[in-house]
Amino acid sequence: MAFSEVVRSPAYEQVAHQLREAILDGALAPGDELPAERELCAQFGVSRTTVREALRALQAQGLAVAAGPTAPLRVPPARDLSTGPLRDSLVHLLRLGRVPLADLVELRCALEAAAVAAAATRAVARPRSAASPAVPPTTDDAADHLADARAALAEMRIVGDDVAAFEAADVRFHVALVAASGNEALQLVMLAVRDSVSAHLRDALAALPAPRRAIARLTRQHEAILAAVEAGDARDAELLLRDHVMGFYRGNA
Amino acid sequence: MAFSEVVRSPAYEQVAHQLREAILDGALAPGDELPAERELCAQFGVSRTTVREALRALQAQGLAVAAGPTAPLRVPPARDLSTGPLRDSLVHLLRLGRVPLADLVELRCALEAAAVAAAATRAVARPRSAASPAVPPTTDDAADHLADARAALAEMRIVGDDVAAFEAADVRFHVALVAASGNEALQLVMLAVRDSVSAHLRDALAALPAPRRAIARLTRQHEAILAAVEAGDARDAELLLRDHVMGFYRGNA
DNA sequence: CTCGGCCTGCTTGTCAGACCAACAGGCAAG
DNA sequence: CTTGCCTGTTGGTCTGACAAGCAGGCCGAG
Repeated sequence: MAFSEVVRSPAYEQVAHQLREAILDGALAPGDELPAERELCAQFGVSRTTVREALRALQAQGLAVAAGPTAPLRVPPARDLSTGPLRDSLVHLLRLGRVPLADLVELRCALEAAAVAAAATRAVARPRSAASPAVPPTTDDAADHLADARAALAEMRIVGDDVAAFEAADVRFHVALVAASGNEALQLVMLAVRDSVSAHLRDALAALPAPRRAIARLTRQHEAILAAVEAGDARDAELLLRDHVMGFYRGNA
Repeated sequence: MAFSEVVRSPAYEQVAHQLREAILDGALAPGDELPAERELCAQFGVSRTTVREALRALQAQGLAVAAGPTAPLRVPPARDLSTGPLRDSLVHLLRLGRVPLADLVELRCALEAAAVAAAATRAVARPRSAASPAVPPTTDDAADHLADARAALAEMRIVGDDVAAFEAADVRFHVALVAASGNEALQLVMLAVRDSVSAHLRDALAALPAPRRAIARLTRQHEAILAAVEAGDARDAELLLRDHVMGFYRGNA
């Protein structure tokens, strides 16, 4: 016969587990405040030390954030999880040499390519949010995001050789593009991946020998991508985006 | 003039930060034991409470693991970082974001399509791990993973109408396929996404009216995909995989 | 000589109680 | 109405303590 290993989990872990499940199941919605520490002590029947250790674990995972010095912890919106802990995990893997930068770039490429393809399909399916009146007017309409992308593009044309300003506009452009896909999951994962490689991107941009020319070239590529998306040409948009991302990575790294 | 906001970080955060940096910089190598709690108290000049909260945070991020009930924490090997916290982060993100199933499926599709395309390219680039003798014989060679996929495929052919067995083989097949891409990042994200949809997949499989026929059809699709990958036909492999995943999703949901 | 048992000193896990600083809200004086 | 204070509550930190588990050495019985 086979014996199963005895498992002993510390109290703080059980407390953390219960709180985590409550948050993930929606019993504690984003924006909600967690009960005060002393309150949790009473509910779980443990000391404050234990509760605090559990809270630190939740905090490290990004499932609870400190609202202020004396305010109770709050449940963050899902978006903060991608720019917070998920990005951190990727950065840790990068720094420890577990995953090479090239793999992350390839991942980003795949994600964003899928996003622009979806955005293109969506853009042509209902050009001006008119097709389905049954759906309430969602705030994140594809048209809005494409307008955002256009605005970012306009910014790029006037930044001259200010690489910092260009990079800010570049971020806005890519984020808007992915948002236009309407796929929340894609967007969240993409944000994290992009964030984790952004440090390298920044260095590459700063080291450009001829910023003005490079910026002009990148801006033209952006224009082409956006045009393809707006025209509903998924295949073209995907290819252009792949060229754009991989070209930049190869040319500078 | 502009004043910058005063930033106050708690002691436990500073302790966690220093330890984190030490680990990421390699000052504490994987496998090493962290100093005992009381030792850290002395070095940082804080109380054990503070040190313990910092350690819980590190633990939650996967940068330290408990070796035993009374043993000091250890720095985990890098591979545990990938399978643990990154996956948790992704699962949390997707659960908390209330991402619709369709979005997840689309995401999985994009990831896996990129993976098989890369695997196909790689398979034809060095068919039998001969091209680059400079590289030490990596244990996770593409050929090994493709062999794994073939083994899983063989299993599928003999499961009959045992959907549970088929699903196990299906998981092995897809995991092996993505592993063959050689892109660790892709693999990690893909595993987490698959985890998030696996419950739905299981239900869909269990509810099949004619399991035997469906299993046969799915197995044939798998065969076609693997054949395309082995032939180095990236484009074909990608299209076949998209059909496979989306077809199953649409047909059952 | 070997082996089981015991004792000691370490570690983590947990607790209770206390203090401080910072914030929020009510309240009174101007 | 504004200003300033006072107080209750919260998180952040410390202290000291105890239990439980593990590793190592020591010792006596066989």
